[in-house]
This record gives sequence, C-alpha cells and structure tokens, in this order.
Amino acid sequence: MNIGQASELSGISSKTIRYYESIGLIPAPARTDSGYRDYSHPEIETMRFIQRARNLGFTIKDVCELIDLWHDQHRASAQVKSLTQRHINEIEIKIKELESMRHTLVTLAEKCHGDDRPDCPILEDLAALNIGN
Amino acid sequence: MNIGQASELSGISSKTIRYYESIGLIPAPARTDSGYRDYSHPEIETMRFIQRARNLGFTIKDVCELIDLWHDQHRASAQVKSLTQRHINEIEIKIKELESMRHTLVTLAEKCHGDDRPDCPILEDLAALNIGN
DNA sequence: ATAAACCTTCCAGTATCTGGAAGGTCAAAT
DNA sequence: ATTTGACCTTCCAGATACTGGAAGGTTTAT
Repeated sequence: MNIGQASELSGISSKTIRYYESIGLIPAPARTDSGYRDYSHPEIETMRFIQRARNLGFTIKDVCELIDLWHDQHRASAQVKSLTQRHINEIEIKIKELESMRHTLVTLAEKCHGDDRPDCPILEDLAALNIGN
Repeated sequence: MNIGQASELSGISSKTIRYYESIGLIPAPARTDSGYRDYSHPEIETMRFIQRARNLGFTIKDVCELIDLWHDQHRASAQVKSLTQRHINEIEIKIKELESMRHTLVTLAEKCHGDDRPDCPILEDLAALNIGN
C-alpha cells in the first residue's frame, strides 16, 4: 500500500512518515517500480505503536527504546516500567510548572480591570519596579 | 556594564541576551571602543521584564507585545488582560493534555509487574493488538 | 488527451535557545 | 613586560519534532 493509505491507517501524516524514515525511526520500506513507497501490514502496526506512544507524550528517543523493548523477547518488564515512570515524573514536573504559572497569571488577571484605562497590575508585576527584589 | 554583569542582574544568560538582540527583542546596546556591549540600567529593567514574562510562559511574540504595551502610555488594560487570558487558556489546555497522559500512564504502570519477566501491559497497550480499535 | 490527485526529493522554516570554534581584550600576577 | 585566565566578539551548527513549499514524476479517471 502507498504512503497515503499508510498515513490513514496509522494516523501519521505522509510528511511525518517520511520524516520518521529519514531519522531511522521507521525502516525504509519496499518500493514499487515507479519508486513509490510500498508498505505492508506489519509496518502499519509499527506506525500505530509509534503514534500511540507519541500521543502519550513519549519523545522520539523514548519511542526508539520502546520499539526495541517491544521487539526484544527477553526484555524485563522492569525496563519498560522504569522508562514509563521517568516519563511520568517529567510530566508531573511540567504540570506543576504550568499550574504555578496559571496560578500567578489568574491572580494577576483578576486584579486587572481590563477596561480602557492604562493602569494594569499585570504590567506592573512584570516591570516589578525592582525595589523589593 | 558588560554583558556578563547584565546577565547576572537580569537572570538571562549572555548567550540568550545576544540571541534576543539578534531577533530584535532587545535593542542593540552601545559598544565600548573595543566592541564590547555596554548596557545601562534601563536596559537591565527591560531584560528583567522579559525574564519574568518568559518565566510565566509567555512566548517571545507575546513578550514583544507586552513590551509594546508596557511602553505605550495610552494602552488599555483590556489589551493586556486579553493577551493574558489567551495565554491562561493555552496553559489550561496543556495541563489537561498532560493530566490525561499522566492518568493513562499511571494506570498502565500500575498494571505492570516491573520485574524480570517480559510480559508487560504497557507494551501490550501500545501494540494494542489492533483488534478492538 | 488532459486534469486531478497522487507520489518523489530537497530545502527551508518554525520556536527557543545552547554549544563550540576561532580569535580579540582586559586585569592581575609574575 | 609578559603571561595567564577570564572575559568578550562573531559565526555556524545542533537540538526537538515536525511542517510547508517548490519542482517534477506517476496514476487514475474522464
């Protein structure tokens, strides 16, 4: 099947499939006589695996490792779990950062009149007057 | 004062200060006879403003707008509030995405033994067997 | 025959820095 | 006076993960 169909079945755009091939995440597929990429079902399965892992926020590098583990019959599930736990930790750090930003921004926005006058606690906070810090 | 001191006072690395200058976020400063960048206090204030805005997750483009508004005596605080509200919305979307990922990952990790055996619900979920979906 | 809808490669751009190379300057120690 | 080390300069490349577009070949349908 050609790249367009592979794209539809995997949920990865044709552009991105070519990109994944170029960085070695996906192996180069067979080609038709005219040079079109020609995929078969196992390759679509790999793409779907990649797409799901990406949707869970794993980096490309993580996905490489996950594919290796997936193909390794002698893997220890501890390896997968550890990679996943590391990823969860990163996500939790990111969530905390974003929640802290959100809290500050909401507090500032609440104090701002949001009318046609120029005085604005948001800008004042960013400018901070640099007296007390 | 030279770029190293400006960096210390603003909390922005020398590298990044030069980068901000190159993209026009910070105006080109005076130079000493020998070609060193020479900053004075108002420029440091601008850098601190930028640094605080970046710490709140505003994009460089947002920061440009915020600086323009900061310098505009006739701004309406509504403009600042609206930009801030837009940013809060984006942060909230991002938090929801991350929390959804986190939820899925934690659920999968809990099901995984994490021992030296190969069977792993995390990989099974990613592979998904493609029966039910 | 021709037009639409595919496919190909290659280059550039997005966002936000960060690292490193090659070389000039400044201040202090010898 | 010289040397050393810590500055500074510019410029180029790399990281992350794609996305867009140009120029051109192929396939399919009318």
